[in-house]
Amino acid sequence: MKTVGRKASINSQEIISAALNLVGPHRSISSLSLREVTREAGIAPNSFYRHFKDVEALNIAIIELAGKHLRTIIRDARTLIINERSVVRVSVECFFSEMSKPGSTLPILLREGTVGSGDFQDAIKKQLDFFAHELQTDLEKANAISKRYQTDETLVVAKAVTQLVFAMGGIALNSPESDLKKTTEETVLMVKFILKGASSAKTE
Amino acid sequence: MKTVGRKASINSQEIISAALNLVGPHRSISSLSLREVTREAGIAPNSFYRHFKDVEALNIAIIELAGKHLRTIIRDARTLIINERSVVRVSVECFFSEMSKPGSTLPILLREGTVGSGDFQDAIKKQLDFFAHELQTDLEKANAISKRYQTDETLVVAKAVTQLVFAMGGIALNSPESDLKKTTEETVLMVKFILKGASSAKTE
DNA sequence: TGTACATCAGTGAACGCGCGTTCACTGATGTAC
DNA sequence: TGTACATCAGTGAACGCGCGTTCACTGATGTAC
Repeated sequence: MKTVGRKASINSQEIISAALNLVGPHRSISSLSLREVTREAGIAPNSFYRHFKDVEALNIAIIELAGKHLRTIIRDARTLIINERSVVRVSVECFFSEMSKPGSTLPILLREGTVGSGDFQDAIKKQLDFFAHELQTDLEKANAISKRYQTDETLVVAKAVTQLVFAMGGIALNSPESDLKKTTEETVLMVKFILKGASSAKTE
Repeated sequence: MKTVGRKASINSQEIISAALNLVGPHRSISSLSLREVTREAGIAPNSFYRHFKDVEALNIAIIELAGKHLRTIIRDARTLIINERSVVRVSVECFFSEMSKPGSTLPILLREGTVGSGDFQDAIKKQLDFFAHELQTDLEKANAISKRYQTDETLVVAKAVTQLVFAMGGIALNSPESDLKKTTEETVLMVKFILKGASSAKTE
């Protein structure tokens, strides 16, 4: 695997970092221009094409990075959970606190779902579906221990929780940080309602 | 109220209509350019300024129009409800079918929440809050008849339902129309879970 | 009724700007001999 | 080791484009007398 030719002075990872520097509360990735990104990265505009096919490709790479981030959070949350009483509380708090850390890529997933087109939207949808699927797995494990939910309903429950947590996360991002705690509590309550409602519905 | 000077050949309402013609599944209002809108409206770009201060002002006017639309839907749904068994089903179905009609302004509220900045986001938030507040009122009326929810929880319940319905609505908009029925059913179920969960939690 | 006038919606032309993309280049690097 | 060469990341300059905004204008309309 020897390289030939001039050594790369910048790689696509660094371009991604530059793009991430630019997104913020009121700036979505899909609104970044190629020239802005290259300016931030310290390269000439046309150098961009050495690393990505076009801006769309960069956006999708970023979404997938955020997806990876999401996966590690879920994994961490799960290891935390095994020793805890309230699964919901721990998970939601973990999600919200991780999301609020400066430099977190999670906000991107929460904010960009409705913009952009085609491949980009698909990439986001994929990440949400992954989250919901993981949740469904957890619910079914719980179900195996003590039957709580109708088997054909676990996916709907998982989807509901996913949508709600992401929506509330989006709200928290647009609110002053002082509301974070309150929004977290509300979300915990909401998720508990859903789980409670789904499990009590079964016994009817 | 006599007018003086040249008669207007176009009014701001027609400019709004032109803008609405341009938004679609993959086009958000906030991404419309002034020149696109005036082209669609059949006027010169600079004529725009006779009617709106700037593009932001147009966007906000559109959001408020969509808000009005939302209000009439809620009113209609309520009159339907009084004779119906399943409040949740009727409301959700009403919302989803209204949203799917061609030319509906509701999709705008579902799609634009996370983009744009400042005044624009505030305008959207206002509409969502209105929806949640209406819902809370309904819940409290129900509570007055038969005590189901903790009084301090009705707002959280209303918010949860609002976020969920809007999120699922957004999903339905990005899905093929053949999934509409399925998504509607899922949403009905989700909302029932929340209400059930909230009311059973009270009895604990 | 006729005429001079004020109002003001709409316009044509122009501005400077940032954009995405292309082209032929340069020059650092590793390879072959 | 030295030299000629192929590779290829990064570049400077230029392109044509659509954008928001401005300016001085035009000409239809209603008003005053």
